[in-house]
Amino acid sequence: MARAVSDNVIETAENVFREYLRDRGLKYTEERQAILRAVMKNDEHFEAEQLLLDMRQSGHRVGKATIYRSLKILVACGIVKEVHFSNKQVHYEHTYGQDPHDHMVCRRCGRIIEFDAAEVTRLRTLIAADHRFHALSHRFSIMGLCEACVRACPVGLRANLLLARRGKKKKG
Amino acid sequence: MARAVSDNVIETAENVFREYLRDRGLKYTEERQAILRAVMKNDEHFEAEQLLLDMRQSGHRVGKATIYRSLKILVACGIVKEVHFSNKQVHYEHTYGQDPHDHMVCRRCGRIIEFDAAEVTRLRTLIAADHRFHALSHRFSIMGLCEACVRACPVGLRANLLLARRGKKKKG
DNA sequence: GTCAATGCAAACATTTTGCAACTCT
DNA sequence: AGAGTTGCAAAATGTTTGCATTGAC
Repeated sequence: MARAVSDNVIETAENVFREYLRDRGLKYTEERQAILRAVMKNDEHFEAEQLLLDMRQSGHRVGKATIYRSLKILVACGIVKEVHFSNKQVHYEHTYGQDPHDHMVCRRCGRIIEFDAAEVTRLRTLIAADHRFHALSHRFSIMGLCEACVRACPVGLRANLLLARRGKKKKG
Repeated sequence: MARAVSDNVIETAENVFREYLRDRGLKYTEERQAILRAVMKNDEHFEAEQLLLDMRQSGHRVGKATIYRSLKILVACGIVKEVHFSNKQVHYEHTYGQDPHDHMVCRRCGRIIEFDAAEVTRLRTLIAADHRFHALSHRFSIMGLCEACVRACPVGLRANLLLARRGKKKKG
């Protein structure tokens, strides 16, 4: 996962962000600064809701809408990246000064493992060229079982991980 | 995109589906059959809502919930695959008897281009092995500009495609 | 002072669920 | 007959938007 970074790096990111905003006539508000800092200190993949709770817990008064609006800007200016693990909410991670990576997701325990994206990026360029496509970015995740879960999970049972669970009924 | 397939293939898919259901004590209802057929005849990526409308237009009386419930089963039994282009709804495509492929998405015109997934699959296995991960599947999409849009889109403007659009205001 | 940003609540869009009626097997 | 299935409407999510107020420059 993205690593929490030194104050030094945070400061640089703040400068990038401030400039990005200034260049567009947008304002460097306290909220935006606080959100950027919270994001940079986060060493995990997070979701908007979680970020909101974390910030409130540490004493910031921010609205949910501001979180969403600010994340969008941070994504646009390249400090934050969206990652798509689940089919539900978008997850985010800060990427400022971090090596490009993609993720493996364990279907059983949900563990996330990062790996270097260099090979994938190389491959994407080749594929794109073959199709006269101009690649700008990619999304890549590998789904499967992490080492621990392979051990814990007898071969015969693994297939079930691929199957939809039937809805469990519950009565009032 | 997935291709509409011959009646022959549809029939085989129906058999697979029927068996899948029988094996689990589930029922092969008219609705499920109709949905399977509609899906197999679809040569595009589609969303749940669209499938619902299409089916109703061609005279089937199905509920939205049934569409969602059935798609889930079809995904589980491997006839249908979820694809994730947008950040909103899930898209689906039938994969029965089709070659594994992934997608390139043009950021400008939304065009979807498919490409063979073999290389990606090979790479994913290597990467997984490096991390003692047991890969079962992957999600891969390349984002960028298709040939036509590269031409239509002067270099200087391309960067803007990466930026968030500011919200346009509209009044009553 | 001006224009953008904020928080809130309401609006939205997509997907899921509870339930009574119904239908495969 | 009985367990699973359906459609509907309501609920649940996750995200966006309208608006009056506040705040940065």
